[in-house]
Amino acid sequence: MASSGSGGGGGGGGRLSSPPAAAPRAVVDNLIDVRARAEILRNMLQGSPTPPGTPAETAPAGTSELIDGIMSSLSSALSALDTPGGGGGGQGQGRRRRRAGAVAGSGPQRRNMSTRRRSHSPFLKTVTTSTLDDGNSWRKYGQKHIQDSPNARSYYRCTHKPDQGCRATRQVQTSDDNPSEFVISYFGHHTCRDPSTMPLVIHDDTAPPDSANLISFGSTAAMGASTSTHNITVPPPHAFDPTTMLVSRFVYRYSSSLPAQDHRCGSEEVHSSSSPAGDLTAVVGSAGMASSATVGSAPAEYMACGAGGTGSFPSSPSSLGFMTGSFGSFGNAGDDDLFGFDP
DNA sequence: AGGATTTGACCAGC
DNA sequence: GCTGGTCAAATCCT
Repeated sequence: MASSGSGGGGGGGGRLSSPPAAAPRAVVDNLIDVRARAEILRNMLQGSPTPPGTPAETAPAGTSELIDGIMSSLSSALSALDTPGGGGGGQGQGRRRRRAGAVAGSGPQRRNMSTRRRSHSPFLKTVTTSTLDDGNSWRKYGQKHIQDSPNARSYYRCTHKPDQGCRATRQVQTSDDNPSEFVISYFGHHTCRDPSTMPLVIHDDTAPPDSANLISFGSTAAMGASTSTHNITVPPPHAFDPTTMLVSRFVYRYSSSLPAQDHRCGSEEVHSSSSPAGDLTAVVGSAGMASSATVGSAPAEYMACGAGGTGSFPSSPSSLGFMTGSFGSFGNAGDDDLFGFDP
């Protein structure tokens, strides 16, 4: 329903004429780093000297396509950042509307200066995705035509800002290369707790302290070697495929390596998704197909706080863009490198 | 009717 | 002064 501004059709698109002030160099650097690491990953999965008798580590079918997709998206993102011009798909407003008199006649209404701020929430990340639905509830509050850009930039804030004071915002523009995709810049952390996406809380007395941020999807049957010592779970066998395993490993890596102090989701509870296995399959399965990639500095952190400031996964399959967007989080070797990517 | 979106105006930062 | 981010009334949609 009104789950999000994006859900309601959202606004038009636009093109990222210039990344947020703090982002450009970091974004490019991260993209390059992510691409390099993806290359390494491909080598690991395909050409690595996997000892015979270890089928669990054999590159599953489709892995190549998955990684190629990641590489392609990264390249596209890089080129998009490099090219100031470009022809985004300029789509106008669907509705026609005319503003009556508004404040024009009644004089300017003074706004609360304290609520105006230029230096809003810190930049978190930029995601290229094919869907506007990232699992969070957004409300569009503005649209601006940006200079040098034929299209407008849409501004969204968390739906829970009024009631919970959540300060997360995002800016949406259509991708430079792919009009069907969106470049979403996220700002600020979600401090809200959306009841509709409130995760389950799992108590695991045996889990070590640093694994307090794990994600469970259901049965523990199929994770194989990668989860033998961790409490991450995956969909039932019928919903399992190699791609699922691959991405699940990423998610697991990310989760288990997240510094607890970086979680601002209200607690360090262990969360599990209430999404059915089918949803996960949709999310994961699309990860390799949708040309989405994350660039930026702190996607994992954002993702962990994604829906309602929790560690839950988006319940909607259409959230795949966000999921894949989080992929890039292992690219930053700096302070935000939350993907300890060791074989 | 209520909520979401649109859109011109306001305002801060550069 | 220009540009971009936000506000809030008007408007639209469900």
